Amino acid sequence: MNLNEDRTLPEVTQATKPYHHGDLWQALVRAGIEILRADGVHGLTLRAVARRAGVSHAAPYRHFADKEALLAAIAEDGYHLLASDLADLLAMRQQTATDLLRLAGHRYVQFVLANPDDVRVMFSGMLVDYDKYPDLCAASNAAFVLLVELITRLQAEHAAIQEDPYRQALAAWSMMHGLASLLMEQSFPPEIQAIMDVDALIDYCAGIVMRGFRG
Amino acid sequence: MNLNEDRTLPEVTQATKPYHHGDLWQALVRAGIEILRADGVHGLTLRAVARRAGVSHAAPYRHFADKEALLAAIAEDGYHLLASDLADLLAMRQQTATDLLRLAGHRYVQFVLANPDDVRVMFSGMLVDYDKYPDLCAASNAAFVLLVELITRLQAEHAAIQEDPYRQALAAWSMMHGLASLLMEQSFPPEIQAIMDVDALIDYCAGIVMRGFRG
DNA sequence: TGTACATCAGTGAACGCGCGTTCACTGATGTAC
DNA sequence: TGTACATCAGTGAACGCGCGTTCACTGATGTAC
Repeated sequence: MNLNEDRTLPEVTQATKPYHHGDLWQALVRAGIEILRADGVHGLTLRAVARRAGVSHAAPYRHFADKEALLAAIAEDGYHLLASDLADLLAMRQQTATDLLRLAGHRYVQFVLANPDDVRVMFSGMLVDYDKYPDLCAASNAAFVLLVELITRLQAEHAAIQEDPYRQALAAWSMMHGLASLLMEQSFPPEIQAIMDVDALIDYCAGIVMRGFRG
Repeated sequence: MNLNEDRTLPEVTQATKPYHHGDLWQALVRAGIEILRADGVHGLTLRAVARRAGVSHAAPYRHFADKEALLAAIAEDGYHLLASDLADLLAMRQQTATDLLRLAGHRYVQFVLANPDDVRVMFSGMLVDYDKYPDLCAASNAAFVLLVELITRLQAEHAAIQEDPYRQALAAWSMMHGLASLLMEQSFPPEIQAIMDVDALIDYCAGIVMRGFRG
């Protein structure tokens, strides 16, 4: 599965629509993601999600305790995407870990820039209280574990000094997350952002991190 | 002025309260910041701000076009704080630029952790559309310029290679912003976050950036 | 195989909510003469 | 110095809004006998 894969569902026409949906849970999550990408966080209301899934606005309550629970499911989906993307990278055995880490950075930042509102749902403590959703934490951790594995491989290739790989993972993630966030929210001065080559900047930051790992 | 300075105003009692406020603009911004710190973004409604400033809920419209304009003013205040804090650092001439940059990192992250909702207002594109508030952009840029000056000094001390200081500033900010954001939203795996020494982690990340700057 | 019944998914009307915002107003202030 | 008037800050009642959520319901499904 790829971070930029298109996963829209075929719309259910009025004629084919049965009383029982079959997999409304999934459909609601998908509908939520689609609304997020089309209209952003502000457009993401439970009623809009139900509408898009072709179901009454009370139906989601059969599957989610409240709106936050749906947001949590959407965020969880985002982490699964990140994780499976990282897993794909790790499966590319012919590449050096250095190249893979750089590539992971590019994909991460580009995912954030392409789907800013997914990321807001995932990373904004305003919207979802992680403590209430252990599955969400697990999904997040699963992605992190893969990053740690990548770092471990970097160490095995002697491209990073042998030290706590978790710490290195935190630093690498911080760098790319900060870069992605500041780009996404256009926090950099506009005249700089205007002339900036995003890919070159990602490479530059990845380079700094990797030089830092070499001790 | 310090990043952690207490700036609460003395409350205006009913007896002393005149019909005209004097400086309601400022009072509303202060009230907004106080609410932000006490109740978070969710508690920050125009009506609550007016209430706290001791004024009718329609009064703010004499000074702000709408709620977003107040948020923009609050965000702007945040950047002024960051900028004056950086300016203080730059005035400490007896310290090396290396130490100053490390110190700036610590202060930045600690400000974010101490005032998460200030930061959400400043950096969440969900809340304020920067394009509509040139003063806000200017305040943000002013802080960034000071960071660039710090980087330039780092180069002068040969602690960083001579290259585009803006790029280095973007990278340094990204690292610290990412670290601060992920810590603030508790995005790191809980069992790691639990045993983590935040200050040591900030030092570690600052070290990586600075090693990266040395080429 | 057929019937009775429990179970559960989805419906649609209804509610309450506090919010942002508007509006006609009133009170205070300052300035021109 | 005193008066008339324009200006502007703050008031309080009112509105509309779409939202999240609840509830009594109905339709479909599967299982026990």
